[in-house]
Amino acid sequence: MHIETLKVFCDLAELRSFSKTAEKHLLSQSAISQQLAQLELEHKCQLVNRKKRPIELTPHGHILYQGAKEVLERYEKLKSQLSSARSKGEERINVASIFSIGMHALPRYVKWFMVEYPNVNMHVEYASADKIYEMVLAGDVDIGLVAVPRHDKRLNVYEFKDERLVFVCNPQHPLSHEPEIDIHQIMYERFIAFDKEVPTRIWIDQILHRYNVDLQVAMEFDNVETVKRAVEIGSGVSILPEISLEQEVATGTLRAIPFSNDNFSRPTGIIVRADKPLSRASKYFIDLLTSGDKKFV
Amino acid sequence: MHIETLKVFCDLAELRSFSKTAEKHLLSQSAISQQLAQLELEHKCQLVNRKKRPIELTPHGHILYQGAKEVLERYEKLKSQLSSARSKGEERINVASIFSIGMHALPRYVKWFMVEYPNVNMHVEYASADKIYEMVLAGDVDIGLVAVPRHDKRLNVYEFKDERLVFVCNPQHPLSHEPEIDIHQIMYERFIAFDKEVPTRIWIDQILHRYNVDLQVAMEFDNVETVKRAVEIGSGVSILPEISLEQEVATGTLRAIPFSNDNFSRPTGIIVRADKPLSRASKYFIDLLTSGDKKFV
DNA sequence: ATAGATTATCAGCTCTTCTAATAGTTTCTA
DNA sequence: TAGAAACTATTAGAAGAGCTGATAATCTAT
Repeated sequence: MHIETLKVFCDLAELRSFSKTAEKHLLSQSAISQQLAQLELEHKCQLVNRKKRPIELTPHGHILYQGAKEVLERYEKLKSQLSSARSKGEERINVASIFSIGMHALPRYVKWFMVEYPNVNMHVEYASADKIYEMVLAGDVDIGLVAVPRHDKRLNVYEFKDERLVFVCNPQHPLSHEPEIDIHQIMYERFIAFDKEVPTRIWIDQILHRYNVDLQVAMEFDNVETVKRAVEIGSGVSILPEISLEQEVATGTLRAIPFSNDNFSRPTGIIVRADKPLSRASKYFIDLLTSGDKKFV
Repeated sequence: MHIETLKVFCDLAELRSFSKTAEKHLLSQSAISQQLAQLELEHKCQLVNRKKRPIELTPHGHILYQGAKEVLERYEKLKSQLSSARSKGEERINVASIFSIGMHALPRYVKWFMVEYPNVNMHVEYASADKIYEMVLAGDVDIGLVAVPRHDKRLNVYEFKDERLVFVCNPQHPLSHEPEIDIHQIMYERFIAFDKEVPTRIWIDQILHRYNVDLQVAMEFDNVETVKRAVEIGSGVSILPEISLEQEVATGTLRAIPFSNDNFSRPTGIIVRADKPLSRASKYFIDLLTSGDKKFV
């Protein structure tokens, strides 16, 4: 299937004429007719009603028309991205982050950076920690952001901000009005945890073990957002990075309560491939991330 | 350019091997190599670094990879839409609306309808009044929504809800705390109007003329949203449908004040092509729109 | 019903893209 | 640091997709 065929179909839909479309594309009328026939064969349905003049799209034709327009739009964008990248020697930073960092701690840095370096193109994608290590090692992204970074001789790891861990429950929960929580209190609660492979889960388990807290895991999920939803609907309580709770605490759907025992936190890290030279833009971005909040003040 | 070539490129990027990609696509390794060469020729840049094993994408390659994934995603969606439309004889309603109706009055009807008729597919697009008449006449959409509908023997026009017109200004404006406004008061204000061809502009001009109000047009825009932004930043005042101001009034960025002279409003209409038989779903939807709010109560 | 305009179909040609064989790289191992 | 192993590039020739131009079929309007 040629992408150009989609363009031909769109023009046909707009011009309502095979011959005019042929003219526009510098092709014979016959070619247009055959392209359409092939499209109809491929999708096994009639796309235009030839019993009318000027021709008219069938309902199926309209679906294809709308869809084709969107596909083409994205394709054009891609082409122009590539050509501008080629000509302007545009710089680009590809970042892969775990959900919780990418959605909460990261955006302010990205925003600040884009204002400072407007001709650098930023690309952020979200993935699980495992995937992120893979992507960084494969060179698919320049920078990875993970919690509890593991060390690997093929990687350079820089410290990013520690994130405070707090107790979280919904406003109907009996503990929701406590000013602070002793970590032992959660022993009697239904606990919503991360999946066992998630680094933050392992980290929290170590803390709990240190305090001899043996809890009942009621559910396990692979990302913060789902844990929050479970806590919101009252399925249990959890321990999460405070920063990931900002919105829910502000709107009152969740309560975040600090621990009295200690200021628990999870470390987060910036990982890059050791043998891959960093672009200038990536270096600046890492500088920004590691400089903490100094630049914002 | 074959769409399949993009798929090949994505697989190549993921599998990092020409031969494995060839195997997956039931092609020879040579074919893959040639396809890539052609892609690189087309975009005039290197996409893959072959000096490494396994191969690695260049920065340009990454851009293409990301873009190609999105294009393919949209294309797959299109194919599945078409095939499900074909098999399930799925019904679909295409609606074209002017901005102000489509963004404010329409959504609640659409939502209600989608709950009642979940297997009907709704498609709403926004356009200028002129375009909407064109699209309805050409059969590109089933239903058009416009303000101050004009009559045409090729069209059937049904009445939709009248929309109350109110005076609008920003909160710093001297008139912003008046409980009501006499239409003559706006004579001394900088007025933000719709473009001269916009039906609502013509309608409002008639009202003003009836009251012998001769105003100073400071700016003209083709849609409500832009007019609102201009009023917000204090460029002047305007007359707009009350329903289009709900959000701004709620957040306090604009003030909407009724007129003391009369309850001005603009009529809105549902237009369909007279000679095109309406699908069952379209009939139901028009019933819903014309039944007013009865169904919601 | 017929003229005029438009689309479908067909045969033949052209250009594209495939395979298969082979040459050229890169990586890994001893 | 050779040399083997695994991979990718290149080339020629075969197969196939897609185009043109002529002509048949269809639709619209007078």
